Amino acid sequence: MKTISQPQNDYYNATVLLDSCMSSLNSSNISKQRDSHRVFHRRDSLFSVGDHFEGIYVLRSGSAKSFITSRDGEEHITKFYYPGDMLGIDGFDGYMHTQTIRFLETSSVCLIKESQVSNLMQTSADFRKTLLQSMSRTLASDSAMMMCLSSCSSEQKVARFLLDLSTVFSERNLSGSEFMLSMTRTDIANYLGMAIETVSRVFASFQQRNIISVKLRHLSILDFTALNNCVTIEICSQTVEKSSNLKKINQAMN
Amino acid sequence: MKTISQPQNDYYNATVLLDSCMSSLNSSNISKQRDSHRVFHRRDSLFSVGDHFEGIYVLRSGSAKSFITSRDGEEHITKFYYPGDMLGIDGFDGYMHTQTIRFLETSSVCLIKESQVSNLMQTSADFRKTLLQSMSRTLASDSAMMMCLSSCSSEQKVARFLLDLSTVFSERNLSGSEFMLSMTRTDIANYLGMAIETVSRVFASFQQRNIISVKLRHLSILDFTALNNCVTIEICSQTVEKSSNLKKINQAMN
DNA sequence: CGTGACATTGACCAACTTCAAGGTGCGTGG
DNA sequence: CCACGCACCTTGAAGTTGGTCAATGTCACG
Repeated sequence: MKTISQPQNDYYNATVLLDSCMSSLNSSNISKQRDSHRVFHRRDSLFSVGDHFEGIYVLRSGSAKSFITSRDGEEHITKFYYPGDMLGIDGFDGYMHTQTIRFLETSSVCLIKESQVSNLMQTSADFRKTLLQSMSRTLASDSAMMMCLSSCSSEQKVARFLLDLSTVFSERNLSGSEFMLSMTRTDIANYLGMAIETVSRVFASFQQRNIISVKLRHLSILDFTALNNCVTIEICSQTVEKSSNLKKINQAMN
Repeated sequence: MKTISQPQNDYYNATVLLDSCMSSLNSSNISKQRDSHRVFHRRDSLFSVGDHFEGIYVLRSGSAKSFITSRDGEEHITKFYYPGDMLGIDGFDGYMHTQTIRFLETSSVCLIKESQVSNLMQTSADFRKTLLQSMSRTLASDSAMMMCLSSCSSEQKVARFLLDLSTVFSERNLSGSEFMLSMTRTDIANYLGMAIETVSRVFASFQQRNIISVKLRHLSILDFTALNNCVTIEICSQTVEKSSNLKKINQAMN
């Protein structure tokens, strides 16, 4: 149980990104690299809105969330992070962070200092490519998220969320069908733009339909096909078919 | 009327970004610069999902929208663009575009070829800074948009949208209180994740309350304070105060 | 064993969508 | 220049989804 509960801890994901960073760092300055590793705990912040941009961080283990704060002090989670992800790329505008990064569990990060970033951008085509790629990819996933937020039903949102998580873990050579949710229901609800009760209800509904099995933070996906259908077609709530049939009947009668 | 109807046409916005691009381009290769200018018309696409990444475009005049396409063919508008904006920064991941850019009116763009982008990233600290800044800024505005989509009421969404547009035009030395909407109601609804009818109703409501004046594409903001209040506090629909009073009364009675 | 944080469940209601019908403005072709 | 058609926009009525409120349940930790 303990191994599953923190599957991403102490796991070092050798993504292209990290490889590139590391090899570049190794060749340029191997001693600095070690200094820049740091460990954080649940609820710790890596940086907060308005903090000066120190550089880019790569998440080595654990997980984190980023959120922005509205004028009236409300927080909104914009993304969850897993090992291999880059943290802090929001800081290039005015060398100030617009988001806060907070850890969801014990985690470690590796800092690539701003000066190093600058150097690498000049000297390493690989690094340049990797950084721009990472930012482009984030832009793309933001767009997908916006689409989801604005046009998906609650069930579709949750289904997408679970499938995305599954992909995250698969890509990191962990089980994509059984994993721990390192975030609370409140976090999920906030991220997906719905009420916490609705998250709970959708989980319950999926579970009842044998699509998932969920007990607090522990989640298993039992039926990927159903989840996928849920995202693409609108068969989530079975009422849809019924109601569209009803409409046809009504039309036929009038 | 005609001058107002296309305020951004033939207008060259000398933003930091464009300055930097242009000066760099001038110094490197002045002849290519002229070649790379191109004019498009309403409904033309600059590039589509899956197209090969040719480079970064700077919008010189006109306006455009970007949208992504979901698996089931539905489109979702992710952003509107105005003179000085960079187009195509979604293409660094795999040198392929994940979005389509389509013009809303006659517009012209200037291309910075991929090879030039690469060169400039190495040689020009200004360009590097400008590009990363632009991407970071886009990330920040995406986050704000997600927050808006997930937690704002319809009225708040429209209020934000209008205030954002107002800022866009002000920054370009155009009137921030009277401008043309170059997008259709359908586009607005799609962008804000609401039904076109709701957009219409909110416009009608704002107009009735003397907050805006809107006739088809022509829009005037009459009361910025009201719009701002709408975004921050929840005074949009006046029912809120009443209902919270009711709650207090109910609580007092029980 | 008690406390607090987190999660679930049910009942009710409001905001928003959907459906349907009609209005407005613009361009094109007669 | 008018009239037709089309695209776009508006408005009202009815129906749903999902939010809010309130109560209860469960787990972890001291």
